[in-house]
Amino acid sequence: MEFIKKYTQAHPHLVAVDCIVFGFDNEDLKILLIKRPIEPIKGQWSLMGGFVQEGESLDEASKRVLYMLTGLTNVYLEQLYTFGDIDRDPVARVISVAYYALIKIKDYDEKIVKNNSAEWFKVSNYPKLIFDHETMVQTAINKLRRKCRTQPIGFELLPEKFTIPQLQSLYEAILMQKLDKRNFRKKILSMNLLDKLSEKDKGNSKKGAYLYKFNKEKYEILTSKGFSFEI
Amino acid sequence: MEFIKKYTQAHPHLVAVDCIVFGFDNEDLKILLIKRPIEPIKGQWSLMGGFVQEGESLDEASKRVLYMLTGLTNVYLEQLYTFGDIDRDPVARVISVAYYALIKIKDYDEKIVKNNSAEWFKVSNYPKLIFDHETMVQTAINKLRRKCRTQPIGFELLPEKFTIPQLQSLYEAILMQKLDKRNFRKKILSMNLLDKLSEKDKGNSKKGAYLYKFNKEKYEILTSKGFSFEI
DNA sequence: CCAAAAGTGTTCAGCTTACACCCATGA
DNA sequence: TCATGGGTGTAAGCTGAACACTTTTGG
Repeated sequence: MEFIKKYTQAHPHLVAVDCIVFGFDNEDLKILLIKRPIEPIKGQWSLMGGFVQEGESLDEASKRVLYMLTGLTNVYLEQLYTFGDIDRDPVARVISVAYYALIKIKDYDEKIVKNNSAEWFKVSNYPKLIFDHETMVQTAINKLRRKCRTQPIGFELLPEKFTIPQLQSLYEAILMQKLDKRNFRKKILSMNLLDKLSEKDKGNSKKGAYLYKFNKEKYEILTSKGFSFEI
Repeated sequence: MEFIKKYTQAHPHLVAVDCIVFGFDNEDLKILLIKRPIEPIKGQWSLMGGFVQEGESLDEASKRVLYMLTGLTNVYLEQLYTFGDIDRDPVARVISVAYYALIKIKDYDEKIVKNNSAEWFKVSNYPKLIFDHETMVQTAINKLRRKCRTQPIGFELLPEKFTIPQLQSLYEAILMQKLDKRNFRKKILSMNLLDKLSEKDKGNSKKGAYLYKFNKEKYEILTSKGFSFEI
C-alpha cells in the first residue's frame, strides 16, 4: 500500500458497517438495538456494527455483523447509505456503510441476542441512539416504506406461511396507515403471486384465516414479462 | 488512531469517491468520462474520481472531484452506492463511494474538461471502462430513471428556461421511450410547477416554443401539503 | 407556399376508492 | 348464543392512454 499512498496522497480511513435490523411481531414494525458493549459511552443504545476487516468486502462485513447479532444467515440484507461526516463518531473518524436487514422475527437466536444485550423496539418509539444512528434508522425506515410498495420485500418479514390479514397489518405498520380490507385482498390476490394453502391459522380468530405462501418463481416469471409489483 | 486500532482490531482502508456526471444535449442523455491520467492502465476510459482526504467528508470529497472535473459548484449531486468488493481495483484495495451529478451541459468549463481529457458519451453507447465503473454507470442510470419519475430532478439537466418539447425529449431520453405530446404537456402543466414566460425559443422551430421555468417554491409548498410529483 | 415543429380536447377503458353484510367458530 | 375476526361484490369517480388537426413562420 505504501507506494499508492505516496503516489496518490491517499489517506486511509477506518470503515465500519452498521446494521438496521427490522422485524414484525404481527403488531408493530420493530428494530433490534444493542447496548454498546465498549467504552466510550458503553451501555448506550446503538445499532449493531463492526469494522470492515482486511480482505473482507462490505457485503461480507455486513453479513458477519448480522450473524454475530442474530445468528442468522441468508436473510434479506441490502446496502442503505454511507455516512461519512468528519465528526459523526466523536471517538475517531470512521466512515460507516449502513445496511438494513429484514428478518422473520421468530427466527433469530434468542441466546445470541441476549448475549449482545439486544432488544426489539417499535420504530415508532425507540430510545436515543449514539452518533448518527437515529439518522440511519430514519433513512432505513424511509427506504423500506418506499421500497415495500414496489418490490415484494414485505414477505421477508413474515413467516413462510402467513394470512392475508397478517400481510395487511404488516403493510399498515410499515406505511403507518389503515388499508381497506377488501381492496387490499383484491389487489394482492389479483397479482397471482400467492399460493393459497388448505391450512388455516387459528391463532388470531375462532374462524381461522387461510394461510398463503409467496411464490417467488411466479414473481420472477411475471417480472420478466414486464409485470411490476405495486401495493 | 493507534489506540482505536489496537482496541477494535480495525484495519484502515483507502476510500475514494467516483462521480457519474450526467448531461443532456437536447438529443441524448450523456455521461462525462475521462482518460485515466495515471499509471497503471493510464489512458483508459474511466469515471472521474479521487481519494477521500483526511478531514474531508464524503460529500465534500465528491464536490471537490466534481469541481476538478467541470469547474462547477452548486450542482445536483447525490450519493449513489458504495462499492467495496476486495478486487474491484486490481491495484490496491479501495472502497469507492459513487456519486452522481446532474449538470446543465452548457455550464461546464470547457477548458477544465479538456485538461482532464474528458469527453461526453451517450449513455446508450460509451466505451469500455476500467474496474467496476460500468456497473457504477448502470446503477446510476437505473437510479436516475426511477427517481426522475417521482422527483423533479429532470430540471437539473436543462437550462433555467426551457420549452415543453425540450422537457419531453429529456424524459424520453432518460426513460428510453416515446411519450405522447398532448398527454405529457397536460400532465406536467396540471401540476402547476412551471411558470410560463412570454418569451419564445425559436432555436428549434420557426413558430417557436414558449419558455418555462421550474418554480421550486411552488413545488415545496405543494409538497408540504402532500402533493407528489409524478411523470 | 410549404415544410416543420408547436399547440390543443375528447373519448374510452381500466383502475382506485368507498362502503356493509354474512360466515365460522370457540368460549 | 354471542363476540370476534375472516371473507366477499358493486357502483362512482378518476386517471391514463389513444388519437388528428390547426397554427405559426422562416426559408
